[in-house]
Amino acid sequence: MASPVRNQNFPKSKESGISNGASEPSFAEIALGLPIDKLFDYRIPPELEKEIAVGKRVWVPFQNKRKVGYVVAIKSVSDVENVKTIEEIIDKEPLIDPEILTLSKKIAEYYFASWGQAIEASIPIALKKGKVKMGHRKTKIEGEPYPSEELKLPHTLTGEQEEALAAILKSLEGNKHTTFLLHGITASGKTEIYLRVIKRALELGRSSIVLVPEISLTPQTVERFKSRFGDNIAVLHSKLSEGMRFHEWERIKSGEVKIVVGARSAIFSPVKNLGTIILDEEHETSYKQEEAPRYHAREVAQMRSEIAECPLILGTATPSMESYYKAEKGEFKLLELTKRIDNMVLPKVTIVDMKKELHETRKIAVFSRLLKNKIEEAAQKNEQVILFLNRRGFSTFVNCKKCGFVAKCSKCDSVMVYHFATQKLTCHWCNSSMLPPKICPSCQGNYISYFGLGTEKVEEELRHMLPYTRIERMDTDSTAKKGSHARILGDFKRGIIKVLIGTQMIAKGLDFPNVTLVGVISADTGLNLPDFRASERTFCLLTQVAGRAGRGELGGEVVIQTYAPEHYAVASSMKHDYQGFYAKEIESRRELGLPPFYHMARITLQGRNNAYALDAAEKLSSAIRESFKDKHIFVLGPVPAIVSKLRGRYRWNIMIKGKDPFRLNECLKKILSNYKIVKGVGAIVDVDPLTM
DNA sequence: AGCACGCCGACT
DNA sequence: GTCGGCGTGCTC
Repeated sequence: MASPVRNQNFPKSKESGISNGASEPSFAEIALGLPIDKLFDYRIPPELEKEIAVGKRVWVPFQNKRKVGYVVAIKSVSDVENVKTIEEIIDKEPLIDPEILTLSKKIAEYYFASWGQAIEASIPIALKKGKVKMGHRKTKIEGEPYPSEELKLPHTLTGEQEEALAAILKSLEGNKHTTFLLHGITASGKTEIYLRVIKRALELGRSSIVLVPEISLTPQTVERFKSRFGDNIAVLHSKLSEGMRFHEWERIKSGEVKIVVGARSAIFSPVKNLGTIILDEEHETSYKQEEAPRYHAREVAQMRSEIAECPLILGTATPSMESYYKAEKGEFKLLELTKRIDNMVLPKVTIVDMKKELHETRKIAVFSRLLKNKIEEAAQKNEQVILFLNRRGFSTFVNCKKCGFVAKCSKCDSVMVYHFATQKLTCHWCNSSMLPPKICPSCQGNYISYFGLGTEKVEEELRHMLPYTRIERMDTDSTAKKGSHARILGDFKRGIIKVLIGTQMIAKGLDFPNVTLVGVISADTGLNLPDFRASERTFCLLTQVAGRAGRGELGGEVVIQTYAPEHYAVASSMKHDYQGFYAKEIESRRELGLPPFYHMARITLQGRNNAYALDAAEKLSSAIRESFKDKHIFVLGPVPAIVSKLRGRYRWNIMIKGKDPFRLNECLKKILSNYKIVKGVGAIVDVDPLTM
C-alpha cells in the first residue's frame, strides 16, 4: 500500500463487533453526496455511540479529505476491511426526517442517482457544507396563526369551485390520499381553492406545501398568500441567499411555519404532519430537475402525498398529457373549472396563414399586414403590445416559406435537424441523414429557409416601423445583466415601454391590464422540433401567450402568425379548446407508442472521442435490444444528442421505452450494472426525460 | 465527482 | 534523466 495508513489491524469486522459487546452498534452506514451508487461504512467511536442517530450529519474522512455524510443506518457488524472512523457528529437532532429519508431513497432508486445525492437535493446548500449546526437557534415568539384572513375572504365560490373544494376537503379530513387534477381556465379561481384547502389544513393543525414554477414566484403571488396567512408562511425562491434559504428552512423544520411556497425543491420541505400538497401549473417543464437526481416534482409530490396520506392537487389550465390521461383512467380525480369568476372574456384569437401572406404580397416579411396594422393601431391609441417569438433551442429546421414544407424523415415523420458540423439534415429518431434541399421538394419553389428569425430581427423591423415608439426586447441576451429583467418589466408596467418583444420569458404569468394586443411572430418554431412533445408545448405556450392579452377593461386580442394554420395545436389554441387538442394528441401518442402509453428513459453516452462514444452507444443499444426483445422493452437510437457536442465531449443518445415504469427501471438497472462502458465514455441516465 | 497512480512524450 | 499529459480505477 502506498499510502501510510495507520492500519490498526482490526480483525475483519464480524469479530470486531464482539470486542464492543455482541450487539452494540459500532458502525454506521453513511450516504455521501457523490455520484457513487454505494453506502459507506464507518466505525462509530465509543464516545459518540450515545449521540449517533439516523438522519444526522457527520464529518467523515474520505480519501484524504473530510466530507459531510448522512447517517442512514446503524449496525453492529461491517464486512469492510480498514473501516475508517467517524470524526464528528454535526447535528444535535436528526436533520433528515424519516419521511424524507424514505422519499429520497425512492427517488435515488427511480432516477438512478445515489442516495446521498437525493438527500442533498432535499436540503439547503449551507447544510451540505456542514457549516451550520441545527438545534441552536432561539425560538421565535409564535405569530398570530392567520391574521387579517377572515376579513379578506372574497366573494362566494362558484358552484364548480364549491364542488371541487368539497371533494378535496373530504380527502384532507379523511386522511386519505387522492390526486386531484384541477383543470381550470385562467381566472377560474384555482388559487382561491388552494387558499381554502390550506386554511382547513391549518385548522386541523396540518401543514401545506405549495409548489409553483420559479417564474411565477413573483411578489404578487407571494403577497396573495401572505395577506391570507400572515407570517405562517415560508417562501423559498431561487434568488434567496444561502443564509436566508437556510433560515427559512429552519423555520419550517422547527414547526414555526406550517405553509411553504416554493419552486421544485420545496417538495422536500421538512414540514411535519403534512395536510396537502398543491402543485400549480402542473404542466410546467421546470418541475423537472436537469441534473442528478433528475426528478420531476410532480412524481415526488405523488410519492410524498402517498406516504403522508394527504391530498395532492395538480392545478393547470393546460394539463400535461400524462396527467389528463391518468384522470381519464380514473387514477386522478378530475375537477373541472369552466367558468371565469369575474366577467373577463377570453381574448379573440386570429390566425394568419403566412404561406398565403407570401403568396399575396410576394415578399417574405416578419409582420403580416394584419399584425402590422394592429400594432400601429394599438400604438396610436397608446395601448401596449406584447410580441412573442418562440425561438427555442439550438435545433434548426428547413422550411419552405412558400408552401410551408418542412423537411421530415421519410421513415419516422420526425422533423430533420440541421447540423452545423456535418452540414446535413439528421433524423433524431433513426439517425438517417440527407443533404438539405436547395429547392423545395414539395412546390419546387426557391424559398427554402434554414434559420428561423430571431428576436433581434423582429426588433430591427419594428424600430423601422415605429421609429418614435419605445420598444424593448427581452430575452436571455438582453437580460444577461443583473436587474435588467426587473427593470424592463418595471418600465413596461409603468407604461414607459409600449411594445415588448420577447421569448419564452414573457409568455408566462405577466399581468398587464393595458396590453390589448399580443402577437405571436411565428408559432412554428416550437412545432418543428424533433421532439414528440412539440405539439403539446406549442399548444400550451400559445394558450398562455394568449392569456397575456385583455386582462384589463380595454379587452384584447391575439394574432398568431404561422405556416401551419391547420395544425391542431394551433387551431385548438385559437378556439381555447383543450379537449379538442387532447383528443388529437393522445391518439397520436397511442399510435406512436409514446408517453403516457410508454415510459421512457434516455441514456446519453459521451466522450472526447466521437468514434468511441458512438461505438459505445451502438454496442449498448444492440446489447439492450438483444437481451430485452421479448420483454416489451424497446430501444431507439443511437442518435446524436440535440447538443451533439458539449464541452468537448461528443454525445449520443439511446432511448429505451416500456409500458411499465418499474419493469423499465429494473431493466435499466441490469443494463447499467452489466455493461462495462467503453474507455473514456461516460453514461448519463435520465428517467422520464422531458426532452429528446 | 475527485484524486492518486501510472505509463508515455518533449523539455531543462 | 524528470516534468506533466490524461487514461484508469477506487473511494468505507
